[in-house]
Amino acid sequence: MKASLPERVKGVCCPVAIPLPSARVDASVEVLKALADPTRLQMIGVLKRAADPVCICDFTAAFDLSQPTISHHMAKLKEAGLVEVSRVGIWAYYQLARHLEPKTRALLEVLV
Amino acid sequence: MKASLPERVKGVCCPVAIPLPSARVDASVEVLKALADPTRLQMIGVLKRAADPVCICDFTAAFDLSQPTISHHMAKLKEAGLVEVSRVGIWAYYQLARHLEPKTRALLEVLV
DNA sequence: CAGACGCATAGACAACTGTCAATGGAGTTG
DNA sequence: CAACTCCATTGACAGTTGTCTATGCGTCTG
Repeated sequence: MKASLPERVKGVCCPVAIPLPSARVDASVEVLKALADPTRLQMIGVLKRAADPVCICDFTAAFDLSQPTISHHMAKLKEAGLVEVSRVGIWAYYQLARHLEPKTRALLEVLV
Repeated sequence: MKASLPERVKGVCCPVAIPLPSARVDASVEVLKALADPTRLQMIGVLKRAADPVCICDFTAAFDLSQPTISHHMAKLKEAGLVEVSRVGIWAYYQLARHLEPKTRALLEVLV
């Protein structure tokens, strides 16, 4: 059951545990926070599967939420660098960012 | 620059966009929320690299945070099913959960 | 130009989150 | 048994987040 637990003598607590570089962690956390919402994760899933950019009005129709809320969620994804927007007339079309870091792309590959 | 945008006639907005199964999304979101914090992501990084279970007091020493806060973060990770605890005397040793879903394991592989 | 339409922004509010100090509980040691 | 150690839980509080309604801005059309 239990793997080999390190020896530890009372009062000798605690040896060190080295954290990771905080810059990388902060960057990852920003992406994770953007994805850690059902609506936004769904949005990313749709965009990942879509062959062409998707009009944001399609999301407004699909997710039982108000139009400003949908806009707010998409803005979060854009702010995190996950999606890009292209305007055509009065419409706004969103797609996955094309310059995604390989690690971020791998993340989406696993998630959605 | 712009990929081929779908034809759209005014007033015909909006065609459908099919979301993913919500059960899977909710499960993913739970894990993502657990990871979307610098301290917790660092913890996972340490545990992933550790050969043996790590005493939680080591985290208390490493992350300039109070002991209850460290305990709280670890509890979140445990609640999300990402880590397991084994008690030895008065000490609590944490390790990555050994029954992690392949997708979750792949997620950690990319992240930390 | 005037109205309609699509989208974003602003403001408000409840719910959730990260943090700490204080306390409690289980195990160890003298 | 009594004191001590390590860890978890509780309660409190500020900051963040998700949601809505209301408003504003740019574009198209009659």
